[in-house]
Amino acid sequence: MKPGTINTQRAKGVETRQLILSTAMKIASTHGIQGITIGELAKTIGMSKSGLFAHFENKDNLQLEILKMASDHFVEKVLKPAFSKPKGLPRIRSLFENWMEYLNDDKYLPGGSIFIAASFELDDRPGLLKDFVQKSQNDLILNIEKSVQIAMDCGDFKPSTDKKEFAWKLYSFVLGFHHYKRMLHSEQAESLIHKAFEDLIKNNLAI
Amino acid sequence: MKPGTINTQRAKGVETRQLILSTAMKIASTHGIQGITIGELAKTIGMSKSGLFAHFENKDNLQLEILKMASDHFVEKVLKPAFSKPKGLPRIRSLFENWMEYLNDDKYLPGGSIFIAASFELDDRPGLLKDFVQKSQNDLILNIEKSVQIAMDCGDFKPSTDKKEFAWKLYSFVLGFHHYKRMLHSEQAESLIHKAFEDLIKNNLAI
DNA sequence: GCAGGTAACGAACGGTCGTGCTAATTTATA
DNA sequence: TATAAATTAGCACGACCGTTCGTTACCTGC
Repeated sequence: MKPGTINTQRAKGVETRQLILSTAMKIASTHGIQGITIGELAKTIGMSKSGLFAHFENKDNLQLEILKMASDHFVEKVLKPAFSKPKGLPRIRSLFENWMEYLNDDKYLPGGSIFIAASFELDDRPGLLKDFVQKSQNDLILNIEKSVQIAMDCGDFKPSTDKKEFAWKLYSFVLGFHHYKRMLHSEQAESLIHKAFEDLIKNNLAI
Repeated sequence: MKPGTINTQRAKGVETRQLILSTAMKIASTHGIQGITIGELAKTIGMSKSGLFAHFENKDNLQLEILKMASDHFVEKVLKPAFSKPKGLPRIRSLFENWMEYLNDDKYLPGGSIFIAASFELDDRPGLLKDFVQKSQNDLILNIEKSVQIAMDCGDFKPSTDKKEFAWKLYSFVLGFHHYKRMLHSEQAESLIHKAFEDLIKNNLAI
């Protein structure tokens, strides 16, 4: 095949692969990364175990790809739109709002954030999966810290703002929100985190 | 057998049962509640699968008993000592300090709090296990809110304190601490939560 | 010493797991 | 339309899952 030609034959495989991964993502959202089985996944999609399995070297690889897709999804829905906003407070507000939308998107993540679940699933299970989740989370936190630094530099936040503290608190609030909403089915989860976020902003505003 | 006599035969069973549960608790701490298997548990303890299994009706029951033991352990180590302290601020401080000690006790919980892990494991898995975890967590939160109310009543906390907000923030911080420590292996986890706790107290102190 | 009860064992069950191997089928290109 | 490649299915494997069963060793009370 000439370079540049669209290989529609190969495209079919990519399509199926994509279907497998996005379906797996939803299952992982409710059952956890460790909770997906190839048999169940195949049944859900409507193809044979072996046919599905042929798309991946092994299960670890499948799980890793699911996490990668989930990571890309998060970057696309939360980080990218935020970093397209004006620097400073607007960007941080956008980050938070996108994050909340992402967490409330039951269509893509019927069982809540894969990464939050995976974090608590894998925290004592060394391996490639944990390494990837750890790296992703670290990147996210660094991105938060970076945007806080920018907000300080441009004068939105006061110079005494502690960016690490800010990022950690924001992250903690997200975990608290997730927990109250998903586990305790509390109706106050949403209002609690919104108030906490506004307080956090207010306490770090310049002047 | 006369009452009062020690039936060493029956006592053996209780002893083994206890050994099974406490071992299972440690495994559950690292592998999750869903991650324990009877075979592995039996191998760890050094007895046969069937011999071990005879102590429980089924696996669900075993898991439930593990959670119950973990819950009792938490009450004993965190709540009880706190509620023996003078009401108001000292009690809340004690609650926090005990909680931190509990979370840092790698001997009993080598993989971190069973309940935190179980929460994220079970949040989309209806059943007896989830019901139990949900109830335990709700009780804990109610206990926190209650002690905040007491602190308001006795004049330690200002009247405008929002006990639900206080409890949620404290809980969120604990989740954030757990996450930073267990998943990200951050060395700042401890200092971040201590500072956040002190700020939380300061913001709610009377006058 | 015998009977009854408790505790633990080994073997086996049906089921599902991940994972190979090979054959059939679909698909794109020449 | 023939061909070659890509994709899927079928089947079987060894391992392990939770669970059941029959049996054995032991302790205790009569």
